[in-house]
Amino acid sequence: MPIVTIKDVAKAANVSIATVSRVFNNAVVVEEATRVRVQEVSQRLNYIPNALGRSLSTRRTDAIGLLLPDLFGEFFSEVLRGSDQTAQQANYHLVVSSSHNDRAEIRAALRMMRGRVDGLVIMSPHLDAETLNRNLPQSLPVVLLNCYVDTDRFDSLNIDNYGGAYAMTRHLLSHGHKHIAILKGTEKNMDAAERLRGFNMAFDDHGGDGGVRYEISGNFSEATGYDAVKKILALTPRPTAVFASNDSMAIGALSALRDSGLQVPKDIALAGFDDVPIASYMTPSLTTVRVGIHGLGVHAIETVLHAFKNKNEHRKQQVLLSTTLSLRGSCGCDQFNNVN
Amino acid sequence: MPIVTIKDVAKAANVSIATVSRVFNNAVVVEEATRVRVQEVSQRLNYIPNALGRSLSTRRTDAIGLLLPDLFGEFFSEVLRGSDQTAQQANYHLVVSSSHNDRAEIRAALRMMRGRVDGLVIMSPHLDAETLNRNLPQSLPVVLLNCYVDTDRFDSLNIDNYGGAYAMTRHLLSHGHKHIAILKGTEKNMDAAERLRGFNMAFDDHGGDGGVRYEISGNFSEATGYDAVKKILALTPRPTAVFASNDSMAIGALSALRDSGLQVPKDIALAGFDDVPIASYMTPSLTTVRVGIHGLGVHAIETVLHAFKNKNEHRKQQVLLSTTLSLRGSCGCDQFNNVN
DNA sequence: CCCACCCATGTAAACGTTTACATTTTTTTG
DNA sequence: CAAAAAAATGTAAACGTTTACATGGGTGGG
Repeated sequence: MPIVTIKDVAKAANVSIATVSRVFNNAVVVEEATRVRVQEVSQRLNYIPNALGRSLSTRRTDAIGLLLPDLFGEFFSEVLRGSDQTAQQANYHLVVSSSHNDRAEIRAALRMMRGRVDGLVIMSPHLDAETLNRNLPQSLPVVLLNCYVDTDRFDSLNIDNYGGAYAMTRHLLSHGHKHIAILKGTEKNMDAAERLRGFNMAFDDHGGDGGVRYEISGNFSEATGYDAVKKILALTPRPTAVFASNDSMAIGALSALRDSGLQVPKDIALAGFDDVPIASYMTPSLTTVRVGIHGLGVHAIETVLHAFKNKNEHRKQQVLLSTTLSLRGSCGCDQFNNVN
Repeated sequence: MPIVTIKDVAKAANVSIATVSRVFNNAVVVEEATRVRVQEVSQRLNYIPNALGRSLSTRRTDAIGLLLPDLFGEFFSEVLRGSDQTAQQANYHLVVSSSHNDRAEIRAALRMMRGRVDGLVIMSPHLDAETLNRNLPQSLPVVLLNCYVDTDRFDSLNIDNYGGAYAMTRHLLSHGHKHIAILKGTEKNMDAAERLRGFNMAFDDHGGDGGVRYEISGNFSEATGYDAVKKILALTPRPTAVFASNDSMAIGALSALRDSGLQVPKDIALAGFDDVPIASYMTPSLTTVRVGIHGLGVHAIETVLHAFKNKNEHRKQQVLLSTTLSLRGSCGCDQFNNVN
């Protein structure tokens, strides 16, 4: 016996499919005797309503799509965790799709979601309003995460990359560091660009003072963080502080510095960005820009859910999430010293 | 204009819906002129075929479900990454659901998947064959990941937890450690139990030699790893090696040991389990039992895909994935010394 | 005892596709 | 050039639900 449908149950229970449906959606009152009979039969036949049929009819899928650029490392896993948790609480589930690096892939992913989800959270560094508009029904609630798409047609949630990088750079300068290297993120990635901009602006505002700034390229991975150290140590004047554009690179750099026999923060200070969960467990603990990653996922899903509930009155918002500094050992701050 | 359907396109292009469908599924040959006309109209109306309608008709969803117990930490994120990558390559996408800690939650998750996915990968430490059979159509390809369900009705993929723990314990003993503490994983978790069993068996086989073994409880999180160190340092005789049942706990322990002013591996050796990507970037680099985590996800999805392709001849297999030792700094091994 | 009403249930259309089969149009062939 | 074969397209059923509306049987009031 292949698949048990509502018809099989109806036949076996001697009722119409409408009644079976009513039992399962306890909407209208069904006579107690009938309800019990239908439930018994369903149990016996092991009937489980088919989600597709239901969705097609109700025009609800109970699913939210999540588009991520990547899944590598703790950052995305935390976003996903926050999202899944929040979605699950509201009885929705997640359709995940990752690694969308060019326009065609994004387009394909967007289309794949069509009809499958009631709402969409999109995190994609390369994305333009045009692609969005072309490939999404305008009725679909969408939340853009760190997307830098210039439009108010969608809800959006952005980390204050610029502000965070600015603050951290200022902090490093306040430690008396003059020569600082920034370890840049993936080329053309907007997060990376904004963090770099914050770094440069802080440096400018501080007014040289004879200090030299360096830009070392990287791609957000531990490996490039590790490799960057070689280049950094060859520089003259040698930077006394390194600001990695994310924690993964900072962790890679930390490892390379140890391998080079240097002590952090004594010989060279180090800071990261994101504040992933393990940052505080590093040796030394990692100073970093705190982004509520988990909260980012939670917030994104909550926004989508809000749009569901308040269909009409939902007003689209562009939110900028501020960051704070998690000052720990790797920049020379005492772990419990939380000065800004 | 809300949603554009195949009917709208058909009307606008002066053809039947069947022809439109044929254009989109380039199955049967459609006359060139017609094809072009339909495509133009679709483009203009911005028509995108609805996945639900299609799925209902074809009985394919192009989706694979992934049930995870949790999403915290790099382990699951790596499984997910491997899965997503493999699924995407085959033009499938993933429906993810996590944190299923009791039978009711698992049941709900399984039912939610019903009709939504063509296959299922389940990773769940608490799971019984009965629950599976009751809540899944027998026709659905299912792969069990680390599930310890005693049945050959499903494909299964298990990490050799026992063997890995045995080997690592032997290794620590071979370093001359007599008193060793194992940091246990979540209670009732089968992975945790198997790792503990391997540890104990290795100890037994080695034959006392006056050594004392300790079992410290934990739950696979960095925090419990950190907290465990207090207890460990209070023991007499004090263990000279700690074997954490996973890398997260090892990382937490490493951090706590540093905070206690102890040097790893000089004062106390440390080993983990899983070999998550950051393990090699820790200070000192973490000795651990290597599990091809990413490969686990890949393999699981490949198995599901194989079942799709070879509907009839697909033979269910129970695979035990062997582990290897990644010997690094934290146990006192030179980083480049890869002896078993 | 009839009618109005209510309640439980059934009927059938709708959701958006695909596809077997039927029909029409075009091409080939003797 | 007619008939047969092939190609292009259309018709309608099917996929598994939900739900507006219709129907029928019972109850209570007059």
